[in-house]
Amino acid sequence: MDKKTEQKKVFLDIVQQLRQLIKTEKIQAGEKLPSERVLSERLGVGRSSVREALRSLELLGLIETRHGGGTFLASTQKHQLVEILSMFILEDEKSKKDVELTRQIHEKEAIRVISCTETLRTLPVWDSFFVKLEIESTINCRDVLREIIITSGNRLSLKVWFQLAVYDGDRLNRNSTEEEKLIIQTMLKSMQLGYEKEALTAYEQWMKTVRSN
Amino acid sequence: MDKKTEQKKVFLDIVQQLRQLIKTEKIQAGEKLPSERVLSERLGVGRSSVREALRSLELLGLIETRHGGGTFLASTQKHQLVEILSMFILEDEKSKKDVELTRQIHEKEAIRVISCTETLRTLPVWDSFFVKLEIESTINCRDVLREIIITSGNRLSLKVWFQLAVYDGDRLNRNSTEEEKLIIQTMLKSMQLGYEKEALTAYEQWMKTVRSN
DNA sequence: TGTTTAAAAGTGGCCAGACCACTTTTTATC
DNA sequence: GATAAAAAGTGGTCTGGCCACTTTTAAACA
Repeated sequence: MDKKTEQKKVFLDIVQQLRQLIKTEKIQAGEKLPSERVLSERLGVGRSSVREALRSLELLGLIETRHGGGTFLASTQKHQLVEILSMFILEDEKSKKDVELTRQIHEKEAIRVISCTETLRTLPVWDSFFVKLEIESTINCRDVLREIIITSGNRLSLKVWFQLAVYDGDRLNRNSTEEEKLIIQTMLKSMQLGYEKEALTAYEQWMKTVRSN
Repeated sequence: MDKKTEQKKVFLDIVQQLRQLIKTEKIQAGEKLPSERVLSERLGVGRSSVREALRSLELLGLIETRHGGGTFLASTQKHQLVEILSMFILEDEKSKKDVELTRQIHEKEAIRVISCTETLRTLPVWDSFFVKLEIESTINCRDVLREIIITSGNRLSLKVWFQLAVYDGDRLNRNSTEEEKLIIQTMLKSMQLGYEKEALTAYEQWMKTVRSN
């Protein structure tokens, strides 16, 4: 009948029950989960089975454990989707490309949304980037993209993007080159003015230079 | 020194070593891994630690275990990373609107990609939809969208989409109305001819009717 | 010899208990 | 009230056991 209790493997069942537990007890990110021994008793299973479930979630970055301290629900930013992906799956070029493309799907959509929304494209934050570029003459690429995604207002999209951005971390989390600086300025300016097409063209150009580096 | 051996937790270390093992011994998808007891001995750790690592990889769908049979390397198609993560990420996502928008981001991009790619937009599968629409006069909405995402060729995007589609499954997994039928036909036709803009316009129109239902 | 059947070995699933290292809480002392 | 020591709590790991299931091997049979 019940799919939950139909599970063959105890540890998979525990993963489900933990999810349920987090939901019903409204455990927030950073908060503590019951100890392994307590879970073992409450769920009526052996501690080793509880550990198998917890370790699985830990590998994903869904929970954090502190030796002697306890087990804690991790913040969304710490999920390790791409970390694990790259470890086992991203060996082939096709998968790497897919991650990059998927990330860019979200970035492009955010640019579209902002360009088309008066209240978003006229936000003072964009000007602050120009100021920063004038003063320091450079800017962190990842910061620009993140701000764009955040501003677009889709929190789920942001979460997905965060995960994917980890993979390209090295390529994105760095200061812009002289060449990029101009492109980024063009992109932001176009976006501010609501020129969607131009902003996207500049974006594509930017990503092209990123790839070539 | 070595990051691999610097690992604090044995089970994480084992995950790494398993990856190494698979690589060096060239274990292909579907092939058998050493037994838990053998791994335990070879790696010089307890069996419970080996199990914690194996169960972690099993949750991700990276390996498959058969009771009494052994542990096998899973095929690339079966990875469940996105599924598991979405289970936790989507759970605390308050806004259903975000889920819908994010799903549509992937759909729109797929339409763009197909429209711009000769080999994709001329695929016979699109004609088959027209045939089906003529014969049965209706079609499953979800099937159309799924085919579009699949055809776009981004496997990761497909996985993300699939998870998101589960959430408004009821609204999508149904037969098209008379009104929708025309819109879908327009959309597909535009796509086939490479008219990206028209295809997207039709798509937006379609989603509008979906929302109003 | 070839087939079928039964035993044995191999393997994952799960549990109980133990010990260690580390952290948090409590208690005793100053 | 502050500090230090003891106790309790908690994760980290290992050992060994038993069960259920699968695969292999050996035995019996035709």
